[in-house]
Order: sequence, then C-alpha cells, then structure tokens
Amino acid sequence: MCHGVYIMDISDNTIKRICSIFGSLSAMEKRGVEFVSSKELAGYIGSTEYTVRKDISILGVTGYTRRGYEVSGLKKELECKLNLSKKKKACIVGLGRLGTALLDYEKFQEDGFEIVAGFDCSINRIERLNTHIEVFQISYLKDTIQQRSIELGIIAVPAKSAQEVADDLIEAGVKGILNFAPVKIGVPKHIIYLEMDFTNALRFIAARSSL
Amino acid sequence: MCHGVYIMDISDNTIKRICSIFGSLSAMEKRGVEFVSSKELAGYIGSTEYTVRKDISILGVTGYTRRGYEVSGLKKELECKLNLSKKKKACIVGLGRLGTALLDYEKFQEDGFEIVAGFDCSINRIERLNTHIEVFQISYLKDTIQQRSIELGIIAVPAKSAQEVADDLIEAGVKGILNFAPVKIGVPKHIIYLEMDFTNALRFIAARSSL
DNA sequence: ACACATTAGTGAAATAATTCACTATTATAC
DNA sequence: GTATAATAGTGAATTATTTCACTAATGTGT
Repeated sequence: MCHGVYIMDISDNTIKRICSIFGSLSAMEKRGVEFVSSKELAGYIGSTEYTVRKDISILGVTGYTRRGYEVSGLKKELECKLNLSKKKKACIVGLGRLGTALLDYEKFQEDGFEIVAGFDCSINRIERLNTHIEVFQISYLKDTIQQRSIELGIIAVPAKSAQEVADDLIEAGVKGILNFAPVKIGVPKHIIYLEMDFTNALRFIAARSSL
Repeated sequence: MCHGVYIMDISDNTIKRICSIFGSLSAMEKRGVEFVSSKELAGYIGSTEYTVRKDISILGVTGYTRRGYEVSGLKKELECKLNLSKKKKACIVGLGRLGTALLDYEKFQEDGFEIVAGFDCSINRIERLNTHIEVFQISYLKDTIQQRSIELGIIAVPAKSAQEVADDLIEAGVKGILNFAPVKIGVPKHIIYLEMDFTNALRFIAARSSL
C-alpha cells in the first residue's frame, strides 16, 4: 500500500472511475500526451470534471493550476495507490470459445495481469488447444494455483458449473474472481467478486433504447 | 412501452438491477420455482431486500404478502415494462477470437437477442470461419444493417478501430452499442452505450483485494 | 378461531454522491 | 509587468440512493 490513503475507505464507484482513468492515462502516455485536464479526463471516462477532481484528490494526488495533471506522473501515482504496479498472476477456468479468447487477450499482459494457467474438464479440448499458455485438466486446479501463487481466477465455464468452480478457486486461495458465466456466484466477504454478464448488458441497452 | 411507468425517468442503477432480477427470474422459472421473496432476490443479485422492493415497486409491479413475488408473473411484468419481449436483432463487428466466441454465445439467442450478422475486414478470416451466422466483409456493414433492420451493434475489434466502427454503426442506424474494445468510445446522446472492459475489471479486483 | 410470523409496500430518515461556488494559482497574451 | 483566462482544490449545497420503521395483509400452526 502506498502512503497516506486507506484505499478500503474509498467507494467502489470512485475506485472504478480511477481504474478507467488509469486506462485512459496509459493510452495517452503511449500517444505522448504530457498533460491532461480534469475536463478532458471526464470526457474520456464519461464523468464530470468535478467528480474527476474529487476522485483524484481523495487519493491525495495533485495536479497543476492551468495545466492539469501530468499524464505519466498521475499514472504512476494511481498505479501506486491502487497497488497495480506488481505483476498479478491469474488463471482461466473453462477453455471454450470465450475462455480461449481470454487466454490470449494481449491487453491483460500489457496491464500487468499474467495468465499463467488455463483449466478445462475435457482432456480432448485441452489437447486440441493451440496456445503458449500452460493448460491443465481441472483436477489439477488446486495444486497448480497453490504452486504458482495464482491470486486471480477468471471463470468462463457454463452457468451450471460456475459456483462449483468458484468454490474450488476460493478453497485453493485466490483473492478475487472475475466471472463471465451468466449466473450470480456466492462468495465470502473477503473475496472480491465481479461479474461480466453480456446478456444483462444487452438487456440494459435494449431497455434504455426501448427497442 | 407498457402502461403506467415512464422508464426513462428511472435511474440507470435501478434498470441494471431490474435486468439482473430478470435474469435470476429466468433461471428460477427453468428450475420450476413458483415464488420468490425480495430477500432471496436480493441475495441473487447482490443487493438488499429494501432496494429490490423499491425497484420493483417503482415499475408499478406488486407481489403477495407472505409469499413474495410470483416468479413467472414478475418475469412477464418486467419483460413488458423493460420492452424485452420483442426479438432484437444485433450484429457483431470484429471476428477475432472474442468476436467469434460472441457469435455463437447461445445465451443471447435464449434471451431474445438474435445475432443476424458478423463483420470483419479480413476476407481470409471470414472464409475460414465455421459458423451458421452470416458473415460479411465490413464494407457491407451499412447496407446489411439497414436491410436487416439491425438495432444493436457489438464491437469486438481492436481498440484503434473501435471509434471508426462505432461511427459507421451509428450512421447505419443502430440504437445501442455494446463495446468490448478496451477504449472509451464517444457517441451522441441518443445512442445507448455500454462498455465491457475486461482489463478494467481486473484492475478493480486487484485494487480492492490489494494484490 | 386465534395467535404468530412473514412479507410486501412505502413515507421518512439517513447516508452517499454529485454538483456548485468560490479561492488560489499560474500560463499566456499584450 | 499587468490583465486575463484557465484550471485545480475544496467546503457547502444539492440531489440521489439506500436503509429504516412502520403498516397491512395473509399464510401457518395450534
């Protein structure tokens, strides 16, 4: 943890926005942008200048009058405050179409998330896979996670086995779970859980646009 | 639009929760569950009984004292209020690993979202694809969307071409966009836009669990 | 038939989040 | 050098959201 701020007291919404800001800063840094204002950042992440300034100041980071925030400086600060600098090991359970797409999602690597293992219950499917990441039969889940100190589990199995997989991941010791199965998983309070439900997303869009 | 409620006045958060509730109800209906309480629903979607009751009552739907809500009845009501009953046509742009995974994501079909076209810029890639959904070279995007009255666009291209694809989709007339590219896209106010940024999700989990 | 327990519905209270209004600072133009 | 405009920082006001507290209704058990 970085000095000063106790991140656990900060709201989920603020943390999510800071994560988006971090992503925008990475992109800007690549493009060679040096300074960015709260207004511009707000545009990038779909928020307001007020909220962006509040969020950043909650973390105790400051910018420059008349110039805004220094892109790479702010990025470094956020990285430090959010503990994103350390490389994090993750695994993917379920190597169907979505799981294999995630296996090779380059963006994860760029961002310090290293996929160090994939698991599937089907030996046939595992043998047919063409990837540079090591893949295992799911019975090796617990051992592999513990041997390799994997901290994050990504679930890409069908809905009906998602809870079981989550239980195994937690028993093996992961700290966070990203769930792509279209079902809500129950986890103990100390496990950080996030769901990516594609169908729900489409429902939201449909409802809002009154299709 | 259903009678009574003006859905545009309802907050995004409420709509998102209602969408989750809808998903949970679908699952329960399949399992043959007849009634469900606000407390149980809250458990499923990760909320509280108070909020669930408020959300449902905002839509003007009522339950039964001592029994809760009738599962299939509530589902029908929500379907009607959220305009989810009509089949909605969608297309996917970008047929890399993620795009092709989405092409055959059965859950979409089950939920009334019909993927009626896929697009990619590479003819080679299109020819190699093995799917029962019609795929086109991206130059046919506008014509196909208009001919088939496609209302939803799903973007699964690399970050650098995402904005351009979005502009084309909007010009062609889609009403909503679901963006899987890890970049924020600018859209006019009347377009409903939602982003699924996997890396951001992992960042959030990492920050919250202080990996 | 009666007591009890459970559950929805809802206005009010409490809490949280956002926006505003203002200050201070400083780059830029003239 | 001075005026001006742009921008961060921030306490206060506003707005939104969630939670509480209570009522009413109705199954369930005795």
